[in-house]
Amino acid sequence: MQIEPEDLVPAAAATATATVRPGAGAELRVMALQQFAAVGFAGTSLQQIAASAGYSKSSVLYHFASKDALLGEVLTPAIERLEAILGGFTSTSENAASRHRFIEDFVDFLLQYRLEVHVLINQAQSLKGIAVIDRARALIVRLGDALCQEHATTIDRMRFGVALGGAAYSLVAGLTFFDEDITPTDDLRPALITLLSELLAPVAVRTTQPRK
Amino acid sequence: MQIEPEDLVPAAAATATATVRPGAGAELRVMALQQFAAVGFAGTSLQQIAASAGYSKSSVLYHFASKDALLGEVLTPAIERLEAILGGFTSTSENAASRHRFIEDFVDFLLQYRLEVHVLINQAQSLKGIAVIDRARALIVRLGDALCQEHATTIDRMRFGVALGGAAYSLVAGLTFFDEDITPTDDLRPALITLLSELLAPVAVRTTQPRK
DNA sequence: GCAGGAACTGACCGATCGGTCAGGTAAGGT
DNA sequence: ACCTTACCTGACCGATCGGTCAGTTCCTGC
Repeated sequence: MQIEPEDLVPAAAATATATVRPGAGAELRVMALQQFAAVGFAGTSLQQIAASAGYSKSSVLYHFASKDALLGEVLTPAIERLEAILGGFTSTSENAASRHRFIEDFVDFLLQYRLEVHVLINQAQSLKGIAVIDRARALIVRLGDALCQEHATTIDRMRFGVALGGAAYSLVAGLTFFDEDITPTDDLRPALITLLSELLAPVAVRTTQPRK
Repeated sequence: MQIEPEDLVPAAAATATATVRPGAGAELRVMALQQFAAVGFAGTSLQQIAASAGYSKSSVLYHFASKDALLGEVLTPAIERLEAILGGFTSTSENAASRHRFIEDFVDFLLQYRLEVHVLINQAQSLKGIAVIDRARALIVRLGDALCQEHATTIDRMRFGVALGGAAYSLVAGLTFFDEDITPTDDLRPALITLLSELLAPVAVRTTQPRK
């Protein structure tokens, strides 16, 4: 890993050609993300990424130092967004309102970065050496701790895992099983909020209420 | 690694047999399944599978016609078990008892074939051409139809997706995030049954539980 | 002893992998 | 005009991929 040469809108701010050029780097990131989510990081070749964006393999390696670095740049925005959400949640006093607010933020995060989340959730274990992946793993552990706190029973931990894995699955992989072109985001958001509230609320209530 | 293949199959080879041979083939299936679940089908090479079992790559291709065929033999037992469970469920009249019975069977299935399920759930879309994968995809769609029936609102479908993806995730991928060596199966089973009942029961008995 | 089959392997094949390198092209500043 | 810089590419590299094939070893039935 190293510092990337530079590709983020250098000429865009320079002159008025910004409208014509969306930027090769950004375009490659999008195509790479789609392929990583569809067939996995190991199953995606630089050749395929380049071809799907209309470039050559050498161009990909010009914009990104390596395949690993490309993965890092693809996933980093999602990780930073989630870190911000988690930071905002842990810095406030925990109650039903703050937890509901967190779930709403988290659902919006899932909807915006669904492909990134899918890659992180399903391939984190197989990409353990890569820096951005380790960072994401640590973040997910922190997320679990923040929601479950110290006295984590098996079912509490599993509520978190099911909510996380289930949301990631149903937003990407699950849709491919049935004919899609359905399920607009407007429909998905309230459904997800309801489901995650059901799954995660008991974990919260447990910390405030003595017993049931 | 280690493993001397001969002490695993001493007597089995003695008697003539038309059935499936326990021995090298079974051992290779186990190692292949672990690798497929850990690093993905595309990320697993025949070389790695062979080495982890103490054989050569040629041996793998002697026992299995191809890498795809190996995947097929690895996943088929799980698919057939799930087909049997689903068949038993759809052939009975649907009520709360039969549905609870189905969830118990399904949880036991998940626990027994957790690696196979993980592979199917997370890699089905990227392996679409392979016969056993297409068979599993059709089965999962049938499973969703059986549980959701015709009046499938977005949240109902999502309950099924979250339950399926969440269970598969928390049984394999989720465990690797936290310190494992915990979560014995005895603990997992009732927790899973509780969670899946919560998620899937409302789909069945929409009229019973008007939440909040 | 010997024939024959099952189990297993090394050598090898064409294709593709991630990655390097030299060079080409167009735009801009001077 | 000249040089620099950003962008992009084809040719090439060693390694590894899935798969084929000829051959060796060992066991069993005759």
